[in-house]
Amino acid sequence: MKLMQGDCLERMKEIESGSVDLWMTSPPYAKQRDYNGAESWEYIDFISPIVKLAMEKLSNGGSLVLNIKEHVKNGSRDLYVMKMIIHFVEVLGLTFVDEYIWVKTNPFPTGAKTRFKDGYERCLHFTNGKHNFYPKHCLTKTTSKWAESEARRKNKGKHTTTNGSGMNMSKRVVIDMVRPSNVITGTSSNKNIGHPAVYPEYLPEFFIKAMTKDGNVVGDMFMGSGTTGVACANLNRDFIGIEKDLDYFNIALERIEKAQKAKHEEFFFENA
Amino acid sequence: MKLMQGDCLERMKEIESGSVDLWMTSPPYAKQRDYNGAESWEYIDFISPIVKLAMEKLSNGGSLVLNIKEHVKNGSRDLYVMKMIIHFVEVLGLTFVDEYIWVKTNPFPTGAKTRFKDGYERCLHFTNGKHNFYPKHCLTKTTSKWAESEARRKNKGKHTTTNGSGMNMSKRVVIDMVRPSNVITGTSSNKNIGHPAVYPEYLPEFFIKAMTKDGNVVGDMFMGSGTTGVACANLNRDFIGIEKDLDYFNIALERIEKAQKAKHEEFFFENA
DNA sequence: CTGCACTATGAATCGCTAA
DNA sequence: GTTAGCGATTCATAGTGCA
Repeated sequence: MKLMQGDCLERMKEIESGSVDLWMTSPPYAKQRDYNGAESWEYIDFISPIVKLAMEKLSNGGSLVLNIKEHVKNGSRDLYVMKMIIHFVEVLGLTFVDEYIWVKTNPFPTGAKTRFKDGYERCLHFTNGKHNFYPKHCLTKTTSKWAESEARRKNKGKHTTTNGSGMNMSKRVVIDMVRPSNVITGTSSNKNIGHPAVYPEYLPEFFIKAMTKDGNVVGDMFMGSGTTGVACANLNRDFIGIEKDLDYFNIALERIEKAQKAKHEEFFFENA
Repeated sequence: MKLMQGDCLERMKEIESGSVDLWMTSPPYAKQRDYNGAESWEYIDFISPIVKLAMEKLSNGGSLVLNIKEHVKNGSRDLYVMKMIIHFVEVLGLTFVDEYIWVKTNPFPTGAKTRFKDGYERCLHFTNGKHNFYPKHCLTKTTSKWAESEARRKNKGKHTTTNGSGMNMSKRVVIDMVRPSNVITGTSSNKNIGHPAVYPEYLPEFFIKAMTKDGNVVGDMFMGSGTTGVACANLNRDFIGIEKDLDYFNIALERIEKAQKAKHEEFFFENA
């Protein structure tokens, strides 16, 4: 664990090239409320050098995941996030692996007369060309009754199902733990921990599990209140966090230390 | 109801300007399957004149909703959908109201070694500047116990909740039906009705309810097997459908007539 | 220890009015 | 014109306290 206070563009230079296995961060969105954000028309100029440098620090097979969502301006969703993605691919030469959707079960209510509540945010996954991927770290229990009933049929030697496209499914391995999709669902954080833009722990946890293994190094150059670091402590990953604001830095330090201590206590308890 | 067989760019010319209240369609995706598919780099050239003409046929307050999802090419999500959105806004001058996410509860499993299942598609909402919007057509039952306890508090004159941004919630009408978000969840269609790209009926129904009222005109210039028309029959909206392929056209004709007949029978039954 | 009451709050959006 | 400020509208969830 290494926490650095200061401007991320400066402090990232101190990180050894090829040493970070995953950058997992939620950069400041363009001009939201009154905290630290570039205007949307200058956002690419703000974020590009940071992402460029981050990609240089990535290990072979490393990934960058950005949690972001554009706001509404004059009745229209802003286009700066899409422009940023195109810029990363066509100018910086990154590979845009996928866009994951974080669906919030408790979006902020709105009385807007022209639109519904905004119920999701984007998680954008970039690499330098290829990436380590561990889907088995992320298996979830199936919600379908198919696997369940099929398992029963198989026990009776009646495993002969074909699917709707006429494919023979008889050789398919029946499991109740299946690979998740690129949609992650859960509650939005509503805890006040001194930072206006926290994401819930399960969000970085999902990507850390999918893209790294035990002992790997995860970085967050916009650490904020340190949620990515807390997730790393829980998952036994090493963490490098950078935060400019001293108040947020101290909050992050405290939260991550607490999570590490809890993890150690759990370790000693389990091995007592 | 008006079904036209032929090229949409030609047949759309016959439609009276300002007469369509909602275009709801799922255009052929770039380089998907092998029907009518433009390469992604020429997709904007293919779709732009169609969208431009469609916007001219729109009534004052009308909307255009496109259901689309980009594919993976060389390990990277294609950028043509984002480029298309930017083109529509910055070249055609459309208003990009919002991107709705259709989350599939049963995404097609994948054996891809570098990614998870693709569990969602986009629904892109464009207008000529402003649009009719009827959120009350779309209210859903609340999943929380909040409304219940809040109603009790209100009876005691203690309805004093404020929200996190310091806004006064005390005048809020407490109801158990609430506004949905821009995330629509449901199963992917698995009915094989002779067309490779069907969307489930609840998808057009959601947008038809949100953006039109009884008796309004809904159009679909890529009618396919006619799901939009079926939704219109169910919801008492007038429908204009265009389809090039004669086989699909006939399937659509049959499905829509059947839906209309069922609706009429329901009508006569209810009024017997 | 469970249940209910009550409080706090999260990256919100729109329209009007005043400067 | 243009922007800045303020009011109106709108849920779901977690935490605390008390019976």
